[in-house]
Amino acid sequence: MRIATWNVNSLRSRIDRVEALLDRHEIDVLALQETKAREDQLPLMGLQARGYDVAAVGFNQWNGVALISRVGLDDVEVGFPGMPGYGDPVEPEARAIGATCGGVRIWSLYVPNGRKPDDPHYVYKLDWLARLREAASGWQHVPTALVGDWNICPTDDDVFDVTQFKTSTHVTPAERAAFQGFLDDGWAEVTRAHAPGYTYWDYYRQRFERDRGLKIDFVLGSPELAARVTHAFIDREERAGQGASDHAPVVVDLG
DNA sequence: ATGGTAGAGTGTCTA
Repeated sequence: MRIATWNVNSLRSRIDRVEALLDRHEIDVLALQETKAREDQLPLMGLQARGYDVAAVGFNQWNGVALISRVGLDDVEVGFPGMPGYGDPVEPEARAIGATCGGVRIWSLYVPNGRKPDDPHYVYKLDWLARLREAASGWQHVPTALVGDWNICPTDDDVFDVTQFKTSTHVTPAERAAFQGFLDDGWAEVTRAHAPGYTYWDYYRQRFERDRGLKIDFVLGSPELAARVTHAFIDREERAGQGASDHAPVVVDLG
């Protein structure tokens, strides 16, 4: 089974690219972030014609997550237990959607950005991660993947220039500790060993052309799922040229 | 410190 995660930065503006990606790599399950659309706004015809089911949630123009699967899409759950509303303009429930696809529990996650370390949104980010960790600690009895845009660079090598991030989110000790907490609980990041390199490049300043990016899109597997991973790759070609998302898709093969 | 680009949708906000 082949699963993938992609921060698509608007599903409606890139539906043709999504369909081409599914076809090009024969993806069974695709997790999307930043869909920026409500479920009733999604263009589904091309996906359904290809045999895919879709589950999505999104409340406004900045947010939203989705799962697209051709191997089943059961027990769909939006958000996770213990995640209440915040003063965030973005509804937290639009940041996580889970389903069972082909016997694997998959969560499409869009971790809050944090904006600035002194912004209330940064506190919200850390709290959101703590609540996810607590909920996810009870999910490892079935093969489970926590996939998506984590908005954290776990190591200095995951940033093109850490000196430019002295006052920025994504690299703070608290964020890295939050990420490490999942690993301490037994989750394994399964893409890095097969697919080094960045997954996100800012639209500004020709960052992609100069390969000045961040590695922030990850797949964390439960022990049983991690043991099944045979390969992973980053589809950098998808990031090239006009009309690309600022993130590249990350693809993982399960045996 | 600021600004640069892109997508939501017409005002800025978010990333």
